[in-house]
Amino acid sequence: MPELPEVEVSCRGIAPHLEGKTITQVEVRNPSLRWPVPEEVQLLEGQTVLAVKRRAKYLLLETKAGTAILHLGMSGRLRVIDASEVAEKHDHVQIHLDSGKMLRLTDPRRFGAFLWGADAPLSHPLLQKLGPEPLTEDFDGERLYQLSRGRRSAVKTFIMDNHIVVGVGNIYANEALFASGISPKTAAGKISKARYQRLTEEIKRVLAKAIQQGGTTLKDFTQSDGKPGYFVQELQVYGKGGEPCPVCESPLKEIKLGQRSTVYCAQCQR
DNA sequence: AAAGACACCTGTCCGC
DNA sequence: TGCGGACAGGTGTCTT
Repeated sequence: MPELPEVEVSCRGIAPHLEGKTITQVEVRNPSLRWPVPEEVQLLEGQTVLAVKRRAKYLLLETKAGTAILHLGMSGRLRVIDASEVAEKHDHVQIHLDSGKMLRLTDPRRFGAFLWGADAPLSHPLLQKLGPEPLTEDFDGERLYQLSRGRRSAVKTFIMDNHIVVGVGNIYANEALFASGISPKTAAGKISKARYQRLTEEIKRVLAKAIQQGGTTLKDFTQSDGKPGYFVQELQVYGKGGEPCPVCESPLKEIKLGQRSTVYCAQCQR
């Protein structure tokens, strides 16, 4: 489900329901997520949520006692719902609030995480080595150009590397490369600075547009109010292997790069 | 250091 | 209708 836009949409959706509210109960129905949910998350009980933030694809629920660090993995979803709603099989964690609502984490595949950061959450081992946020000035064409010198891996794999830039997942990597006219197979180290500047612009444009559209709903992603994301209507290539290129109408190719499905136009992307 | 494979887990879809 | 296999939005970890 979630790439950066979907996480950002979730963050914006849940924040108004959480900030300033006090947590009355932390209900861990199944602690077997990607890592076991630590006991410390019980420290949330009685705490007031000071802020809800996002770093890369992690969501941070900040309180005076510490910060809950959430990741949605491949199939995670967050909803703010009435506390009386009956939990089902994949509803693993529920954070009850003094407003009578609760935050529910649903995650069928359990690749998601619910962790704890006692002090500065950004110093958590999982967050420490992350690259810059794509929608800030810290991410620019110069950075991609410099870090890519000497790299032989495919440019698509390169921009999906969290050490280089965070938040570019499989959907938006495919889309940004198509928009930039760059073949996903090209060695990262062989791309010019000018083309990296273009790629940077397209990554920012695609991500910002997707956030504006409420994310991309492929199967089960919904915004925190249950509505789907509408960026799916904007997809140019992702999931469209074999279909005509929206620009030149030659059939889109679908290959594997780094075990991820990769769609591109051999005519438009060089 | 960098590149690539693999692991985690469940649900869904497709072909036979 | 049932069954096996491939595949899915991520990413830490291990092996070359």
